[in-house]
Amino acid sequence: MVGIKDIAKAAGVSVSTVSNVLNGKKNVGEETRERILNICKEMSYYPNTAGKALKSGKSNTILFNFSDFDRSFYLKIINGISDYVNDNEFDLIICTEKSCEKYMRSNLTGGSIILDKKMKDEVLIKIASEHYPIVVLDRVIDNPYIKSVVVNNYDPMREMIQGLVDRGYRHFGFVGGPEQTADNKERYKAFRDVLEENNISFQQKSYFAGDYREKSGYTAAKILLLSQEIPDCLVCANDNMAIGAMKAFRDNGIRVPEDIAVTGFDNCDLAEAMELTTVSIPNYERGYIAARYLIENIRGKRNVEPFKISAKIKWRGSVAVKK
Amino acid sequence: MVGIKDIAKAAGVSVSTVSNVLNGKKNVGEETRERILNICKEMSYYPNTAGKALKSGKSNTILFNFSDFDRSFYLKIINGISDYVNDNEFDLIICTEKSCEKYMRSNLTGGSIILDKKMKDEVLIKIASEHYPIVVLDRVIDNPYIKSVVVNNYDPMREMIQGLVDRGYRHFGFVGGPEQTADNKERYKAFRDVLEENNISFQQKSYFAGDYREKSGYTAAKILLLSQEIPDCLVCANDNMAIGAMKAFRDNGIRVPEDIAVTGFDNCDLAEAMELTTVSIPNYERGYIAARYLIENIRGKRNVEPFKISAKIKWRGSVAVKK
DNA sequence: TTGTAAGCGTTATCAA
DNA sequence: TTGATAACGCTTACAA
Repeated sequence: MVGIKDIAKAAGVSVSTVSNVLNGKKNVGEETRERILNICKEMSYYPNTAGKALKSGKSNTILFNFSDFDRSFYLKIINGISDYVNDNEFDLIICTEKSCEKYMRSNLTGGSIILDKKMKDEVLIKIASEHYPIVVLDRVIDNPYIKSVVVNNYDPMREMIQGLVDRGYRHFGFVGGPEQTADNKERYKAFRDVLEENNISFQQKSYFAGDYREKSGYTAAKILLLSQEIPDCLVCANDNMAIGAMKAFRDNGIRVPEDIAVTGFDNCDLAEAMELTTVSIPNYERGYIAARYLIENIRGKRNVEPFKISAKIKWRGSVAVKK
Repeated sequence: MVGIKDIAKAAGVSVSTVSNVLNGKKNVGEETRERILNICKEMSYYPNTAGKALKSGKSNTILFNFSDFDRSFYLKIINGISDYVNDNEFDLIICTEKSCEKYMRSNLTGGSIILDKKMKDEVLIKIASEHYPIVVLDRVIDNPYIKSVVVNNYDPMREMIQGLVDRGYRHFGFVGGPEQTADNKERYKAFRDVLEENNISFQQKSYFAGDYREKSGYTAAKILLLSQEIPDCLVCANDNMAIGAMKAFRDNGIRVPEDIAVTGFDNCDLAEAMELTTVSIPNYERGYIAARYLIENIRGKRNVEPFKISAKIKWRGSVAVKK
């Protein structure tokens, strides 16, 4: 591996001069600088990240953490992060929960964007309290080094449920996500609030606990079909489960929306193709904004007010106007 | 940041003893080992990756590189890589082309899996020749440190085209991907070969150059619709473009497959929902296998024979039997 | 079984 | 404008 020493030797100067050139210090003669840069190119020199990180304790790399490979919209979040990071001369590395803490704790990264729920609040708070900037997605943590970027789930969910009521739906089923997650709670609360405001009753037996995966939606729908009377609308806490439910209905000869309407949340790629009514989350923007706040925080512009992103309803064929 | 020194001080031993414990060396007393491990936990010590990499020159981290955020099946490749890597006590980091060379050249990573075509062959060969193990996906590079894992495009494409001919199709259009990529070349060659074998003529005006993105398929189909006579089957070099084409047809009142059949390649999530006939690539397995070869190569079991993965045809509603 | 000390590639301080 | 040198956190001979 060619290092700074090799360059120094080839150029007939000291390592510190090479280092100064590479870091854009102005205390180097023009002629020397040129010569050194040329030699670096010729010998295809790349600064060793490990040595750099070790000595300087700083890093222009940020870390993004996620672990769920089923949700293709995560790629859009990454896309947004990547674009902002590139525009700001930072590097981006991505890792799963398994190695996340390791990379946060070594000084290879200057900050992290955390999506995976498996990274526990307490761990993040501990790391953040050592002045390590963190942005968390989809949850709120109260700490002077942690910024939260969350989607406003409540308002669009309210609006969608009210829209369903306005279209004549009265008997609802609900397929929930992992119960402890903040977004699932918000979505469910909005659902219950609107029903209550409209004096529509909801029984616990119409609630199905899922895990945000397609399979759990499929299962929920199958169970639903076993009951005496099926609701006229099945509200799902995300798209994957809604799609699973739609497949179960299709496999059992139940028509959507004639026999039962279905709604989701996320607006994933499949939602459009399957004509699923859902709430569209601006994922690219989410990633972009998260990266922006993180890099601003790394640069010392402390800002940890939770940021709420708004989402929009997409009315599609999986819901009709009930006669 | 708590380092090995702090642990040593707290335990009343030397740093080397701590290091030996952390690296599982057996030259440490049982009592000492226990005590040190406890202190590490209490003080939530994490070894500094930079220091470690710098000194040892080795790394149990591998790098995966990709840059195209439109293709959601990439997540499945990552999933396969991630699973194999976790099972083998390695770490995985992912980065885009922008910072890829940097992470390959510092000794933070022990090897790389390269997907992005923007990483040039010459660059990879140069890095590999410094004994850095590399696995490339979707291309073949002849170098003793580079393993190629490629999909067999030719055979299933042949089979699919022959299947179309057998179903009565005679007038074909073709939407190609980026012309220099090996997989596009193979797919197109299989297409032409089968037509020739069946004495079916193909004119250059029926070839449309795309870029594997949905939009280019949409555009190709729009252009196609301007011509005098449209073919009875449009073969696309990947699913995204096929889906774009299907949308263009739908938007213009052209029925699939009654007016024109469409085929793709990849079997992405949307393909199933849209009833697109396509070739299914086992992406999870691709990632898993790539990771396996990479880690074996890192461990010294040199093996650089190109590996071909086979793919299967999925006949779906976008193709009918022509009367 | 444990400790001492050198050195990995880099940056930063200070002297020349 | 340049160079010598210490230090970052860790591993590894080798000495005790």
